[in-house]
Amino acid sequence: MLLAAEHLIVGRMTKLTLVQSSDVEPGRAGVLDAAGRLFRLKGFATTTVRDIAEAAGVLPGSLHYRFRTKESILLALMERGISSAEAAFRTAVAGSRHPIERLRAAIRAHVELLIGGDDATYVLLYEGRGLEGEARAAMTRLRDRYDALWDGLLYQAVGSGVLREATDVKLTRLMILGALNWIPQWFNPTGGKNPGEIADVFADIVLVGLLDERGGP
Amino acid sequence: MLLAAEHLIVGRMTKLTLVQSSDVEPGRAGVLDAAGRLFRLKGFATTTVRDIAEAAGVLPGSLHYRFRTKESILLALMERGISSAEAAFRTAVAGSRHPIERLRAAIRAHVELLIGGDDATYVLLYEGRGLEGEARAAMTRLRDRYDALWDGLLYQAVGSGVLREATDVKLTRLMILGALNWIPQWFNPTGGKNPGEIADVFADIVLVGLLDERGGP
DNA sequence: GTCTATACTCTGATAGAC
DNA sequence: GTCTATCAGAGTATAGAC
Repeated sequence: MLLAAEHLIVGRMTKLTLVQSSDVEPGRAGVLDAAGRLFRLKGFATTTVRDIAEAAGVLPGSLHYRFRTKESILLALMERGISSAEAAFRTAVAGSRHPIERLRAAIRAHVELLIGGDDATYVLLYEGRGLEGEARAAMTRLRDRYDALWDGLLYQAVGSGVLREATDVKLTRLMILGALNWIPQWFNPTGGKNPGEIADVFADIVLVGLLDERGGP
Repeated sequence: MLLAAEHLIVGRMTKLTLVQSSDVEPGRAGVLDAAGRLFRLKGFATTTVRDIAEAAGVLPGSLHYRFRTKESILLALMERGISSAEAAFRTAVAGSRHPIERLRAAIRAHVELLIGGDDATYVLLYEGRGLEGEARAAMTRLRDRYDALWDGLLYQAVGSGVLREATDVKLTRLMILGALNWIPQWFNPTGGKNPGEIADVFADIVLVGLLDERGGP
């Protein structure tokens, strides 16, 4: 009996998880889908576990079998969010070897992921306050890893002479991602440009600048 | 008695308020200060009226005398936030007549307001979900008015030939303000650049662009 | 105007039958 | 694994004394 339990634990550890979690059983996908939708719509704090259970088609008691706490649902969702973001980034930059094209593709991928219904990535960005202590630190590490991908891309562009040598990579990344991460706050699917067009305009501004002529102020 | 009550109401209506509110008596400043601090720190949803009362040095029952509901505290705080933002913008752009200098000054003012401890403006940006129905519509109108100031500034810059004629003013404003509004998410007062320096770097990027040479892709 | 005391609701989490 | 039933605590808002 003890052996069986240990075997189970070993089985857990060998699973591909981004951070350690006590909830790694299957059958969680539906719960996370529902939680992601609700957290995005109403926020983590105002969403109740009863809401999640109802949206997932189970009763609160059953939900607790999968996730010990509401916070653990949020963390699991964020793990999923960072996986999606990293995958989207890698796919996007794999399409070209030219730094500028890679940058444009990464920007487009980020926007499309954020707008195109990936609730997990949205939640990762906007509901960090819902976590405390170690869970929060784990979330920060997840974000840092994604940031590092961007920094690598920018360093490559600077190193190859495509971007100005004086470019502050960290601030540049913070500016670009800030502009992108804010898009969900104002994006309206029924009017105006689609995510890809917005991404292209933003990329143009940040690459070429707004000034009409060189030698500005 | 009825006359006295009516007089009081008229007195309320004549006060300068940005949106109509049923809580316009004096003595609210301390409560709003406390609420702003807490809403910024923990978020609207997780802050309780007991928290606010304690931080303001009154008891929950007294607080309810000033503000009928928790939501009305949030709305009043947002009115204050937009007032600060508009005032900071107008002061900043009044310092010069050159569109680019005005734009730089507005960017700097926005960042400094957001970082420099104006909790009300932060709350205005980040806690919009706390409002529903008419209160939410009122908040949106407040934000639109601030956005219009920026659009005016950008149109002036385009019209005077300083910015490219093809500039999409609305998207440009959304990009700039998005990048700025995200700063509180990562800003660390103990390390790196101060708000003014960050603002200048961001302004450089958006005006001049990142590319090392013209004629890029 | 501010206080004490409390009504009423909803919350996250649990226990234990099936 | 999923259910029913429920606990203990926290939430907003209120009533009424002072």
